[in-house]
Amino acid sequence: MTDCLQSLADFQFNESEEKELAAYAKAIGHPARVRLLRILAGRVCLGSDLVGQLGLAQSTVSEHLRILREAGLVHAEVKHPKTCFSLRPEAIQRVQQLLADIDGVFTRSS
Amino acid sequence: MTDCLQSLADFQFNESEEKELAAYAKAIGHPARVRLLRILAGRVCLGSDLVGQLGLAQSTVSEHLRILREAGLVHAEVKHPKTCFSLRPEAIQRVQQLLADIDGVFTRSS
DNA sequence: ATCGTTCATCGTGATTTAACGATTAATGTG
DNA sequence: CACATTAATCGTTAAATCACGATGAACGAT
Repeated sequence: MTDCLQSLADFQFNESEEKELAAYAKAIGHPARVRLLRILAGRVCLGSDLVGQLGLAQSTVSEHLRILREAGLVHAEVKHPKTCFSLRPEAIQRVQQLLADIDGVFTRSS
Repeated sequence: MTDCLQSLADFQFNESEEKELAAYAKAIGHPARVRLLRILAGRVCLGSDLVGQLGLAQSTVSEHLRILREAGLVHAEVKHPKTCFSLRPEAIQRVQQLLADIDGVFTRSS
């Protein structure tokens, strides 16, 4: 039938993992949020000094942080009126693992 | 000033890398596109058998493939009237590297 | 030359996202 | 108590995304 196609019948898709990776990637998929992650990788905790580093309105940065938090990539510890943000490295590592499942075939054979 | 904040003055941001990772992640950030990547990880080449695997309209799948192609995650070789799609593992590896730059601090010290 | 297959593209709605200013809630300080 | 600070939330607008059907282009085969 198809000339360059290997057997497709045996493909097992894992819907929950697909959604998981997609959700992580979607949260990472904005330059401002990548910058937030990179800042938080070096420093353990932050207030809204983050606002100054992004050149965006406070409400916008807060929204980006909310997205990262809801995705599980960032942790927030509230100490009114301040909030300390930190990276959740387990989450990044989980993303790396999910990506490794994709290209594992290639990395192993090269 | 801030109680849980390490020095932020020395943070060096790399805008082009931030955009690069964000663009990759944005492309990956949809369950249908994750599934496409996972299918293409095992099989080298495909026609629109992919349509059957996703339960979406042909035009929708074509659109998802375009996004993956433009992000550099997938390669398409046209053999009229068919097109063979394949994963570009270098791209996935590049994403993994960019992620490693983020949590590298943690993985090294744990 | 006509038809069938395969895939990209177009046009269109519905939904989501991004960004902002303004407001509000919650605290510590004068 | 009044006030300043911090960060979340609200309301709004503009833009992007997702999905679809319909159409179009490019070929091979009849």
